Amino acid sequence: MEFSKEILKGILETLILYVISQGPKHGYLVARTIGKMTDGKIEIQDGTLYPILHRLEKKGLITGSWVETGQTRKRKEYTLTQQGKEMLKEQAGQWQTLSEILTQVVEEVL
Amino acid sequence: MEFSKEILKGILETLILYVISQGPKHGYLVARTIGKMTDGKIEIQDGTLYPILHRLEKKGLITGSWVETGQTRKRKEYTLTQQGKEMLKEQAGQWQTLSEILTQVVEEVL
DNA sequence: GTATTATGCATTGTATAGCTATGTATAGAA
DNA sequence: TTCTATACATAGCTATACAATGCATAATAC
Repeated sequence: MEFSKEILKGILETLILYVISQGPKHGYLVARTIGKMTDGKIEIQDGTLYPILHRLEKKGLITGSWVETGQTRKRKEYTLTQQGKEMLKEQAGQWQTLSEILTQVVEEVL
Repeated sequence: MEFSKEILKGILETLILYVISQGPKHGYLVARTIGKMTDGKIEIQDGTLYPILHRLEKKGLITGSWVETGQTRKRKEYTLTQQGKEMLKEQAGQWQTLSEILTQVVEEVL
C-alpha cells in the first residue's frame, strides 16, 4: 500500500463498487483489478477486502453467489444491485467535489 | 458536513496543514477558513478540530502559542514548522495520485 | 522431491479518525 | 433576556483499514 493508512478510509468501498459495476467479480479478482488500475498503488489486503464485501452485501449494494469452477476452489461472485448502482453514482458525485478540493491544494503546494 | 462521514478520514489533517501554511491561524479561524474555501462543504466540528490540532502539534508539524487579543478570549495561534511543510508536500503528492484515481472513476460513472 | 508462490475465502484483535455531546467563558445582536 | 458567534477542550462512540492467522489447492521454482 503506497498510500498512508488513513487517506483511504471511505475510499475503498466506492472503488470496490466501481470495479464490480464493470462486470461481476469474485473477491480475489476485485483486489487484483484495483491493483492493476492503480498501478499497484492500492493493494487491498485480505483483512480489508472480505469484510468490505460482506458489508456491501449486507447493505444490499452487491449480491454474491458461489460458483464452482472445477479448477480452483469455489469462488463467491459479486454483482452490483440497482441500489448499488445508485450508491455508486452518489459517491461519484462526492468524489467530484472532493477531487476539486484536493486539486486546488495540490496545485498551490506542489 | 456535506460529505459522508468516512470519506474525509485522513483528509482533514492535510487540509488543516494547508490553511495554516498560508499564514498562522488559531483553531477557530482554521475551521472557518476551510468552511469558506470549500463553500461550506467541509465544516469541521469542534470535537474534530481541536484533537487534530493537538495531534499535529505533538507530531511537531505545527507549533502553537497563546495570544492575548484583549477583545475576545485567548487564542492559540498555530504556525507550520519546517517538518510540517515537508509533510504537506508529501501529502500533496499522495493527493495528486489519489485525485487521478477518483477522476478516472468519476468520468466513467457520471 | 520439496518449498514457495498464487489462488481464494474468512475471522480476530488493534489502532485511529471523526462525530456527538458536554463543559467553560465572553460579547454582541435580536 | 435569550440566542448566536467567538474560542478552547475533553470523554465516549462508531466505523474503517490493517496485521496476523487459519483453511485449502494448484502451479511453479529450486
